[in-house]
Amino acid sequence: MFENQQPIQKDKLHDQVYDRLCTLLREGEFTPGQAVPVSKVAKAFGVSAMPVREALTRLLAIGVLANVSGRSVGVPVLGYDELTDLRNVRLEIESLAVRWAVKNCDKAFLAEIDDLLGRLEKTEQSGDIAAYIKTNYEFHLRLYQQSRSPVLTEVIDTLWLRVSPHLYQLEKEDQYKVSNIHHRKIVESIHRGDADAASEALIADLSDAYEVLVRMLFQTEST
Amino acid sequence: MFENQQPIQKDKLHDQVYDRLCTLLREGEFTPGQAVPVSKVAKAFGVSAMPVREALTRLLAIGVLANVSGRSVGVPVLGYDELTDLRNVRLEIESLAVRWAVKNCDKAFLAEIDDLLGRLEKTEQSGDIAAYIKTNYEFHLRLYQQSRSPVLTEVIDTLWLRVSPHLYQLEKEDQYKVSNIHHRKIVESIHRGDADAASEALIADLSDAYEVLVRMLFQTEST
DNA sequence: ATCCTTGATTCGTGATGACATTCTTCCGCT
DNA sequence: AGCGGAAGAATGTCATCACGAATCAAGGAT
Repeated sequence: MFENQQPIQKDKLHDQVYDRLCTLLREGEFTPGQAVPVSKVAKAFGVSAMPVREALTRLLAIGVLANVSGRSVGVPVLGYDELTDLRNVRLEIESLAVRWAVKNCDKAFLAEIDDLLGRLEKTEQSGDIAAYIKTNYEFHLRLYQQSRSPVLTEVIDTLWLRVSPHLYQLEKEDQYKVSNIHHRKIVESIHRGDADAASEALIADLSDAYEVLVRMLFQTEST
Repeated sequence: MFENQQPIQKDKLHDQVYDRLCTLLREGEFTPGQAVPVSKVAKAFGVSAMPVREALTRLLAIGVLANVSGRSVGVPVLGYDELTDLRNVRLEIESLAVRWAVKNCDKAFLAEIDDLLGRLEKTEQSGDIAAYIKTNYEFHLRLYQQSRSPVLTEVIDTLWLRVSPHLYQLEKEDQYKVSNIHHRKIVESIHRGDADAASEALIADLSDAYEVLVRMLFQTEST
């Protein structure tokens, strides 16, 4: 007993700042291209500049933030090539995770994923976009965690953090309504143990969101 | 002209520290489990604690370093499960990158990869292990860069940084001699445009190294 | 009216210092 | 001799500050 206990990590200040920034990123509170100054965040969170600096450094390290203007960091503005690259990689890696998840499928997982799907459909009807975004993230994350690969899950999580600020702009569209069709297909495929169908449905889910996003971002520029 | 010019990034102090730490990691200068104190690095590099702290934070963020004892950070000691997880993910992601690279194959790439293979075989004969490790990294990196996916290349690069400190322990074995057989097979497959064969050879390359490493690390524990 | 220049402000980088926690060592107890 | 605790050293965390670079704004020149 107690051989494999990790030492308890106290929540350092910079960890809390990091988590809050991640939440804000997932909720689309950051406009791409807009600077995120240390002092503003520090003031808003009621902490000194130091832990904020550390949190921003971490987000910078995993590619979520980038230099946007000489000295300032912020969510980078993604061009068409970068968005497409992100999509291509996500398609491969996330569909891989789903295939692994189907292999590791068990009863507890099925129950949880059913519950999450139910909550997704509930939030869809209520029209609460923020809740839908949050639940959608939980749904996908739970899916990938079932791959039982911490490395893969972590990679995917950072990729999500990179696209979230941009994907959030889909809120004005009705993308989330068609998205649940794919979600249902994913869950059904998992119940049947059909890894190929599940990854197909996931790919359709990601691709649809990508299509809408690209159309929204670049339809005016091409004219 | 000059529309798409990125602002020139001066080499900040923490960037230089980060690069040097990465090099040291790839050269196996860090023993897993051993603490890497800020003050020691700062003194060794002749800088203050601040830039070192920032560099370590970045390495911590991408999972290369981890908490090893309450307060200290260092290269984490990897158990069998973690090594296997890393291998599984690397197998999938790196073979994917190679398949993409074959698709994007061009003359300049072929010339460069031929040159790198030649240098690999030269360093193999000279027995200069440090040079072999370095060239091996360049060979693989160049391979993955041809996937023309910055996201994928970056993911792979951090994965390499995570395993490098452990893989370096293979220096005492003669692993690098059989490794070049796989390298040659990879290059030949690329020349033929055979993506499947190339990824197969890459998988064999990674798997062999993994096998030797696992045997070395865990042969005594299982008795 | 537009562009350039210049001063003021903002902000990031790196340095230093105070404080709390952890690690280490050594001494005393059993 | 082995174990446990306490004092000292070492180290990470966070705050604050000095400095320089970048941004912004206002005023002057064309």
